[in-house]
Amino acid sequence: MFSKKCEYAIRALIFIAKKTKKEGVRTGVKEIAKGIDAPEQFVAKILHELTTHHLVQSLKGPTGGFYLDKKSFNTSLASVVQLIDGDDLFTGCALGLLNCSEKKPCPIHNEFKKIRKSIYDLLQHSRLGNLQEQLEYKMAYLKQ
Amino acid sequence: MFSKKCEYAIRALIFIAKKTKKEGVRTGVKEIAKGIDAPEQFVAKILHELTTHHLVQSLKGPTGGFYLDKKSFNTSLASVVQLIDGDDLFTGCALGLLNCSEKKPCPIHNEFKKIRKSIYDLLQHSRLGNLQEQLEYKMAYLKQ
DNA sequence: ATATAATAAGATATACCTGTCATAATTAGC
DNA sequence: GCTAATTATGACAGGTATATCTTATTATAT
Repeated sequence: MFSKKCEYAIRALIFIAKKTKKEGVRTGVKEIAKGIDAPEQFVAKILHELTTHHLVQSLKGPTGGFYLDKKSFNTSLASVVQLIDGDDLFTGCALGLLNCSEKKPCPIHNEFKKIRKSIYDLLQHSRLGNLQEQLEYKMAYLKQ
Repeated sequence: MFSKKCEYAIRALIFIAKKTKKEGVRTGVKEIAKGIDAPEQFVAKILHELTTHHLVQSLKGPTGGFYLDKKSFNTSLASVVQLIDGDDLFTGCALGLLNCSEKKPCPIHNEFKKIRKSIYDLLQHSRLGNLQEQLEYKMAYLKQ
């Protein structure tokens, strides 16, 4: 459904959300990569991209690292997916037709419209600040 | 959502379904590729794979080509997706966790369970013989 | 100011997906 | 049997996603 890059991005952000909220500290790439069981350098690249687009905040130097400001806690997964994977998942045709539309629908156009909408709604309502809570109370995990 | 390969497979099968049912003839790779606007050689490869797994029938030589037997008309899109892309779409974790489960769920496990189920149900109920009808009555299209 | 810890960034490697090319095998019709 | 048409098959090429390596840059603590 999502690219690896996007999966790592989401897991990293939720991890950072937990660290920021629960421990009030900034967390580095090494700790994040370990915490979500993902390749360190790749995560670094992704975090950099997220930082550039202000989905996460960073500070260099000793005691530096990544954290979330108040606004970022409210970031929806939809924003993350849209940034990393584009909005093909929300708008693209299931059968890959470029101009699939109401007027010229593919054979499963109408059915998939509903599914795409439910995916979008779910991602739109999932916000980092809320997802983090599940981690805090050990109701969910980011690695095995 | 699906790989290109899978998109082409589905479009090709629906195209063949229409040809077989409406015109009662076998149709060749060239005609299929043109009819669904996809690369010819790639489609040939895919059709061969589908033939091997009996999702479509083929005959070599002049007047040969691809067609569907009675059983194949009942093939569901779920079978096609499962064959080409595997069942990761139906069972895999949205965040890429290998052992995401009821006991150790990822933060969006429960929500995505519903979406995966609705995708599976849709694909399970979509059968080549039915989808073909939409094409016949110009209610749907396979290319632009 | 200096050392240190961390991010920033570009180059490079690897694997898989997508697509092409060339050739073989099979079948129908004459 | 011969020819033409068609699928079957394997080798290969290109691109994109994934991942790593190396070096530069920045900011903090002392």
